[in-house]
Amino acid sequence: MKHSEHNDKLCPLAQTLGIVGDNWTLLILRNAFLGARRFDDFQQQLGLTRHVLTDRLKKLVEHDIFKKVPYGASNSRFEYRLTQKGAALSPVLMALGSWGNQWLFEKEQQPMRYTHKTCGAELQMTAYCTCCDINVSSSDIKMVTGPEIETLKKSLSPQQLTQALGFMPQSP
Amino acid sequence: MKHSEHNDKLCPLAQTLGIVGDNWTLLILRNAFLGARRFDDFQQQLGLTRHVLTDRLKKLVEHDIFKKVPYGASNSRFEYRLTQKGAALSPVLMALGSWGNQWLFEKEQQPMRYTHKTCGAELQMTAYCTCCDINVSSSDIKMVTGPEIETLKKSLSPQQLTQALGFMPQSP
DNA sequence: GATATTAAGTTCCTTTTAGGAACTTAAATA
DNA sequence: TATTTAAGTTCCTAAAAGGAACTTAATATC
Repeated sequence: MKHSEHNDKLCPLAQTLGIVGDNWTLLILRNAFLGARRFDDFQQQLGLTRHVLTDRLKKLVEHDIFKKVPYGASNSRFEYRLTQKGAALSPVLMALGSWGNQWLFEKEQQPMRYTHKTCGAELQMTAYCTCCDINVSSSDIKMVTGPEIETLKKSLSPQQLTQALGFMPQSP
Repeated sequence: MKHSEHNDKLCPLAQTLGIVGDNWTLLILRNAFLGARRFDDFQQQLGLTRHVLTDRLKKLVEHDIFKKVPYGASNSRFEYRLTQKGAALSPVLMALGSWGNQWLFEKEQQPMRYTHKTCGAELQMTAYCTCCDINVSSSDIKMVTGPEIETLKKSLSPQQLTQALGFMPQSP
């Protein structure tokens, strides 16, 4: 059974992974954030095969993460540009990059860091509560399930629920 | 050419993706955060084939994201528990989940949200500067390259640099 | 104390996806 | 007009994933 056939339509994380949860796709997005726009740019920078790139770009356009914009006086050459929805993925890439910086390299040997333009200090990703205007540590985060999952919880046993969702909505 | 053969040893994001940048791996981590510990738990919850699960767990243990802890009076049954390094991936999963919540569902139809325990409001991922004690918007973030990439910049043309790295370290 | 069941993998086979290189077609450049 | 470039497509091979049955030791049950 492929996971996409699973009933995890109710997990935003799984849904997101269904769109961008792929090595090449995330590297394509990285390069897009760094300025790449054209098919051959992505292909040469990343060294992936052309038909895989075709496939991934198509998928990203279908999901409105890239928009395909013609350039020049042509109708057959295009730039792939991040949409607002695509640009909103930057916290994902930053979280991945920051983790790599912190856990895969020695301090002082980090090859590339995200820093605060003003002071030069390294940034870290954190959860922020707009309501309270504070950053929230993981012990103060609660996962709240919506009405659909609540309904399932009432009608299914814990095991059936897990089977249906592909995950356990709450820690045991 | 497989991307892992690329010389992107100098990109923390690419390095991280080499470890966890895989659909199943990230779903395994999701379920680990929600309490799954044992081989068959992961297998039944996710529905992935057993040898793929074996492979992914092995890789995660090798990279010190899970530790394999025997349980019972046995030396052949194990729990896979997140290490500190593994637990530090939670911003990655939250960033993915938050993006999905915001961009793949209508408000009020989000199946599951990350909320602030105290006030119940939904959280968002943001970059935080420990030095200035403020959250930093993307326009105030600067990517700074370390000494190794700076050396490459001096000895290679932009195109050679891109070939060597697999990406352009700065926007054009 | 024998029997059945569970847990954690392995093995084998088939299907799908990815890698590699050459080919196509139209557009921009020389 | 001839050449190169851009954006794919096509074809073939290699690697990875899906599916199901099999193994081996450890618990649990009778």
